[in-house]
Amino acid sequence: MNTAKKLMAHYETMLKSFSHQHWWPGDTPLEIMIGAVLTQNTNWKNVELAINNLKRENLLDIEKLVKIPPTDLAQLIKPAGYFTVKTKRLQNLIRFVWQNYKGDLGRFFDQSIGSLREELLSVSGVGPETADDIILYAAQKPTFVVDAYTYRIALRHHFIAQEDDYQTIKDFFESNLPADVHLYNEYHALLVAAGKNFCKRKIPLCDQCPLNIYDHNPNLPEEF
DNA sequence: TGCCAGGCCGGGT
DNA sequence: ACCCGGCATGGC
Repeated sequence: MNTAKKLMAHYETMLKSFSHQHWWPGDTPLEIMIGAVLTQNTNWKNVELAINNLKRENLLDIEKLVKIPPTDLAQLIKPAGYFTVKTKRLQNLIRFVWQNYKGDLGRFFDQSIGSLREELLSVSGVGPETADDIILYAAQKPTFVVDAYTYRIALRHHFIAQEDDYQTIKDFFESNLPADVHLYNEYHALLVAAGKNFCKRKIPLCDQCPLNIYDHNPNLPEEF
């Protein structure tokens, strides 16, 4: 079986097991963009608490977020952790859209994936995963998101090598899958679902999984 | 109760 | 070019 078919089989296996994930958990492009920053190295439950605070204060608004004093914003997003740096990162990103696109997210997103990604990455606090989250889930353009779960699971399947970097892993998926927003959306969401259930660090062997979707690699460090 | 969570930056080698 | 400390809350 060639690699492309293996990937689709892997996708179908996860889809059958976990069903549709309905990602991203957020109602508007702005909310999704904010969630992408807040969830950096942080449990999504904590992000929800922070976003609920912003909603309660009617702060899911670019102009308001540009103008709010950083210390006030920091208090509201506190539950998401790293609240000082995340306040800066959020306002860097929001300010970018405000200054370059007059706060019009639709116009910001109305450009090629390549140039959108470049602009996102130029913002301090937006790295490759956050940029791809925003492009895929907020702008709804086909870019494959790589995260810690993607890495662990892809490694177990020997799809990638341990030393592979973000771009290499992203390229692997994109060159073996059709560039389809729905597919990329669902695939990444399913990887997270699978990872949360079966690839927590303290579970060394994924052949303990109810799902027969992971190979056991004896050379893999136990913590993965 | 300690360990972990859907990263990223900046300073040091 | 890598390597690593720092950032911080809430849930299990």
